[in-house]
Amino acid sequence: MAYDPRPVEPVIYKRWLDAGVFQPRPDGDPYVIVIPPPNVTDVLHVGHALNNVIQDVLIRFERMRGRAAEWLPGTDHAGIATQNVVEKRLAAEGKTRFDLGREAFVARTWEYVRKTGSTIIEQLKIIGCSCDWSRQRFTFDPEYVAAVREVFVRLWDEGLIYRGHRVIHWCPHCLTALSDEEAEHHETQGNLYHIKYPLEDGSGFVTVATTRPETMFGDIGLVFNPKDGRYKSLKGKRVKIPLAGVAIPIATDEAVDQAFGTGMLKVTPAHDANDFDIANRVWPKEAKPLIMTEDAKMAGTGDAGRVPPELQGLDRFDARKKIVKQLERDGLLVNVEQHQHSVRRCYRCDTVVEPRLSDQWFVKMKPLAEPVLVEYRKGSFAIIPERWRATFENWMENIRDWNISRQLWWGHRVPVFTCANGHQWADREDPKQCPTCGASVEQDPDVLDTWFSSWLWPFATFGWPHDTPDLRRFYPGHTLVTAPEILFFWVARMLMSGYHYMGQRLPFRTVYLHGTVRDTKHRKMSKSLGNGIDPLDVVKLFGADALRWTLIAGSSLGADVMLDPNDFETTFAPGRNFANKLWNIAQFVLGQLPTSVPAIGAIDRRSLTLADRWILSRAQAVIREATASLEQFRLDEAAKRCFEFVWNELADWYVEAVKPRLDDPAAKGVLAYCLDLSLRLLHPIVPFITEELWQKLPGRKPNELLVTAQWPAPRPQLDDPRADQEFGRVKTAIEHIRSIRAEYRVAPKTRLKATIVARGNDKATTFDGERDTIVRLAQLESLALDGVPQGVGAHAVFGDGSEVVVALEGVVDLKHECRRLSEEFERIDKQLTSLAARLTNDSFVSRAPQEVVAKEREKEKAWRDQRDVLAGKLKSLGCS
RNA sequence: GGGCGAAUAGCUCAGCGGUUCAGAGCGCCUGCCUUACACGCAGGAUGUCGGGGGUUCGAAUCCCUCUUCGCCCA
Repeated sequence: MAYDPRPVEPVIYKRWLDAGVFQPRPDGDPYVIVIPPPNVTDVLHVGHALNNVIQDVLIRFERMRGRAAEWLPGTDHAGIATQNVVEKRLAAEGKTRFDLGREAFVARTWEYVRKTGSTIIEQLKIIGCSCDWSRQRFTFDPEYVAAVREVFVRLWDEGLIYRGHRVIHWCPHCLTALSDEEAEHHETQGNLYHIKYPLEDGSGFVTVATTRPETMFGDIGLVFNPKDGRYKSLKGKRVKIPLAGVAIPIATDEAVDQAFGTGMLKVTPAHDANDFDIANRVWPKEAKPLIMTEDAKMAGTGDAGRVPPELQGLDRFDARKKIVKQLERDGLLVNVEQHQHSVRRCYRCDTVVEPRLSDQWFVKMKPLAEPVLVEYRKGSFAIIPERWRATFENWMENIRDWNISRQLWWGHRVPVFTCANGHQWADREDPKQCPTCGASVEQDPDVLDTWFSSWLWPFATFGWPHDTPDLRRFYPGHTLVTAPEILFFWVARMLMSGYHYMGQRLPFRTVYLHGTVRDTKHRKMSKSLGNGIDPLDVVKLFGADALRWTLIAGSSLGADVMLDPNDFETTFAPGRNFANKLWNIAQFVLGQLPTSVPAIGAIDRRSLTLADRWILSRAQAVIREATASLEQFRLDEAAKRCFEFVWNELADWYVEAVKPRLDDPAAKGVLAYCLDLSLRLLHPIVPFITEELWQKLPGRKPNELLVTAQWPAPRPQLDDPRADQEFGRVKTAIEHIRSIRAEYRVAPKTRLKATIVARGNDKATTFDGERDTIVRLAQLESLALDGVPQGVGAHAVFGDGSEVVVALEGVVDLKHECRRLSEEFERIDKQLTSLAARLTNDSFVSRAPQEVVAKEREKEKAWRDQRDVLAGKLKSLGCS
């Protein structure tokens, strides 16, 4: 019967919740993960699923290892994203936020957040996340708001916050400034327009190349490189801005790249950050005209004198088209060149960002970044995979000041106050009047960048700035699991704030950057492309465990995960199939177990068969290997190793071998031990099915749960290399016989006689102990282990010369058998030749490590035996 | 323009100096309803490990270079 996860999973999750096992145990070393808080408006997508399942595996692993596991969940108020969502809903009612006014808009947003904010949290529960829900936080909780304000005031007092007048990234749709990180680069096929600027004295033209002709009304001059001989005579002359007629000077500046365009650069200081710098060097006193409105329309007032009336009010891109037409009409457009360049877009709404001169609050980042970089180089924390080192160091070394003000309404309000007499300060409280002069005060209208609150997440969530028990216990944390996209946005900044405010203690020891979920065309899954996978659909079809299995087993450290949104069956079958296998093997084992079975330590070793000793030895290996893989964050390796144990070792061989001995208490004990062990090892990855099955194991106490059960420890006394080896030979014998059966198309029900001739390292006793196993699994009538095989048969030769012969009177085709054996002979002979060549090569024997040479020698002996046996066979069969 | 990474079976990926190491899952082929499992069992086929050069006794594995693709930063 197939496993159906649907009735199982919700019941199990509720049981965990009721037992309160997701809260950290009161004793024990803490192990802390803080969740990357999803946006409060988010619904779970498969990227979240990957991120959170990885965290869940780690936290469940450490919980079972006895640590006080604290996985702190929560959500982020997500300034721009949330404001956009609410504005969109308002737009559906035909309203804008300005119709409501600030206060009502914020109230409306709160209402929305209260209603829908727990959506993603509930979804995390469905996929099995074992977060400590009792400590769930929101970046807009009152305590959190206070922490954000505290940090701002302290930075202000330390002189690390300043008002900057410069060109920033402006989103004309969101109507706010963005940080460098929030304005993402996109390679774009654009045009480079070559435009003639007429010289004021009528003596000709200067050609300037630009990608944004509409900015020319903001030009305050042209510059060329002083080394550029082409334009020497033009220095000091003036040109007129086309279509506007405003005269501007020509000067020189070192920063101009002679090779770009015509080598003559138009300087638009209010709409280009580079131009702003140049202007400050060349014409420091010149005004910097803004020629666009906040929503990126050509300005109609203010500096409008420069924008021709027919262009005023036009959107920047429409204006560009119209300007190009007009230039063409006037003979001022030299040519238009195709031009590949990088255009920045808003990371929340994808609108092309308009560089814009404005006043914003900035944080000086160098003093915060430098010590963290030092710590990184000392190894105080690690970023894995290690290849991110260069990227991280490069960003930290060249860190730029952080624009933290946003012209939004949904966010932490900037706590800067200005009085009527111009006194300005940052305040923890809302002051009624100026503390200096008593005048009335006004608060800065802007809010803070969302990341200015989330960068405090590892300690503000535990009560900072108060010295709380939680803060003392859970800071610093241990592992941060996130996507590389927010390495700079969030991770780097958390490291800085943690170091700065928590007494030079970094917030975590390991940053684990996982991959991105992509579709079969390697495109990132996204709503707009419609190539996403809803994890909840997967859960409905195959269960959370299957989803988790696919995500964990399918992604090696830091690598992207490819999933096919159009073929759930293929994509998630491995997880479903494995769950089913686990379920069925457990059904079988549980069916054999009485209410109590002997503990593994209580079984007399002498009552164990070779198969018993073999599986117990394999069990020790899987414990060690799975544990080591999890410790190294190789979750996929752990998953695959457990899979291999359960399916290929336990189910395929041990269970089959043990079937006739099911009334043997030792066998029951071994089965129970192996099943229990498998469930424990797999629990972090597939928690639901393992808990469900574990509950059915005999000897369970009423309130005992796998989620808090102990992680298995290896029992060295069960290691048995000899059993590994010997049972390996038994398996090989069975495989050889099965192979022969298939090759000669022997009907499955037909029972055959076989003989094994043990040679080399094998002893007949090896096979004798598992004689019944061989007979059953190879469908034999009888198995002889002594003497010489009789009659016509098919042959197979083991690696070191042992031999199995299957009697196939009347079936075996001598020619066929000769071909089989001589192919095998050729293969071995060829390998032996190259091996012999190596061993007679002086430089190999003298330079290669002794162990390697010794191993090769041994191999040579075994292969030689194997070859000789094959040669003898060929001879005796009369093959030519 | 600078940096990082990837290129291995039809697909998704492991392996990252020692040659029964060319692997796994899915897919494919041939048999099987063998009383836990057809979401299964048994047996198979499939790759000059992107091209070229080099280091080494030995290279899918290290170095250089080229090609293609992806990511980050300017």
